[in-house]
Amino acid sequence: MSEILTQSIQDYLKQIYDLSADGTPASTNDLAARLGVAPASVTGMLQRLSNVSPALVVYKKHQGATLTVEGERAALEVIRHHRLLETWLVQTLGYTWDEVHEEACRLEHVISEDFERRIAAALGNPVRDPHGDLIPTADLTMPNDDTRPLASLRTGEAGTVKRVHGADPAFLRHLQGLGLVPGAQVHVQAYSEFDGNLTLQVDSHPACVVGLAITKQVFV
Amino acid sequence: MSEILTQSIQDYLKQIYDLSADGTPASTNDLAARLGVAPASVTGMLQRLSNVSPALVVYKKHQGATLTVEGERAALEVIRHHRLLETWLVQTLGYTWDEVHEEACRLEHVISEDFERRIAAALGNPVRDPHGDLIPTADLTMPNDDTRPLASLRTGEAGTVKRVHGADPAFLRHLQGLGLVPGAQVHVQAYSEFDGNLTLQVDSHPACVVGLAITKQVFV
DNA sequence: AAATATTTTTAGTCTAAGCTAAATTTTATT
DNA sequence: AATAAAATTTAGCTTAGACTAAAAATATTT
Ligand SMILES: [Mn+2]
Ligand SMILES: [Mn+2]
Ligand SMILES: [Mn+2]
Ligand SMILES: [Mn+2]
Repeated sequence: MSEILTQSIQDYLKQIYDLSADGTPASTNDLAARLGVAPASVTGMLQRLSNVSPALVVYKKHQGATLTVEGERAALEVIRHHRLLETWLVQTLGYTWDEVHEEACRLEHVISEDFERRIAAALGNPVRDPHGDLIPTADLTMPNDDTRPLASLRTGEAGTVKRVHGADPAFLRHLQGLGLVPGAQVHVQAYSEFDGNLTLQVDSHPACVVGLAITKQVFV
Repeated sequence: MSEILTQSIQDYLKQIYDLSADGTPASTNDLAARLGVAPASVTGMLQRLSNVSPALVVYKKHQGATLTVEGERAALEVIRHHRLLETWLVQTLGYTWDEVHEEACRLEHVISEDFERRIAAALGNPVRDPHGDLIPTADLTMPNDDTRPLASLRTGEAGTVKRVHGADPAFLRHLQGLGLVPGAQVHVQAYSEFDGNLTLQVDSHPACVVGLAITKQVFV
């Protein structure tokens, strides 16, 4: 194989990167769910990706997959494309943050390095995409993220929204309705011990009470 | 099949459109050369494309291929994408006209109709791309071209360059060196009967003598 | 510790899209 | 008209990437 990274392979690597970000290997089933393919297909691909040279993933039967250094580079390459594209679609074509993901998912596999450089330069080498996700640098290192989940704040604490996790357009539009977008100032007015709900003052929006399903996905 | 037009199919349709534009069906060999595949592969694909419903091409053994109405629509769709993308890459990212073709060839298959609409609107619904090729309209009709080859001009005649045929970057850069780009004013100062050479005054460039290999590819 | 449930892998099949080599058909040349 | 050359098609093979059904391994409950 050596150097032909198909779109399909790029998608696998991207998802393995994501699922193994916490240190635990990506499981067959999780990958299958993320990629919309059957688990058996994932097994087949993991075997292939771990047998090419250089290997792109480390895979041991029944123990999930992690990326090799080469695999990670390839994943970061695609992620950089994706996030630059999202930023650029928003800035130059008026896409909204809930619309960009799908388009970027298709474009990320076909743009040239030249195209990448041009949009990065045109955007002023941005550090985060419209959802606040960090954009891997041109030399393919992922900046480290010093944010923490909104869910970890307690009464009286405050912060600036840096990042929102999740690609579901409806979810993103809901957050936008609450004002919970990157850049927003948030004050925690109350914390409910039992359900984890937070009462928030977001910029000048009316106060709102949000549950863990939201506060775990928003980072400050 | 019904509605899944793969990238490969789109490329076949595009080339059939081009090769059969003069009324004669596209031949297997010509298609193979254009697409960079073996003639046998073309035969296989033509059989497939003529057997799907609705059929995309009309194909009779040994007689080449033309497009059906559905095939032509699909081809025009891709061509519209290609030409809008080229225009847009030049206008917004500073690509030069010899650089855009390859990038557009990859992007044309993956952009959404929404993306198409957005760039068309941003560009003010352009009629021609950077090479002067006509852009199919949003409802997928190809405007008709009233240009004629520079080669058909004779001493004393003049015209405005409208279109340049060919995707080879070196060729395009050569034309640019001569000033033969869309918009240029050309006066024919002399015509050589035997080799067909024309002596041209292009805008304020120094006069130049160009052969049929060039004058047949430039349209006024 | 067994039994059950879940996860993962294997085995076998399918389609798209290519390939080569050989056969056939069409076209061009004597 | 016969022959040679060129173009095209057929036949059979390959690879990527999916699928289903069955088998095997691991994890969870009782
Ligand atoms: Mn890149
Ligand atoms: Mn994003
Ligand atoms: Mn379109
Ligand atoms: Mn063009």
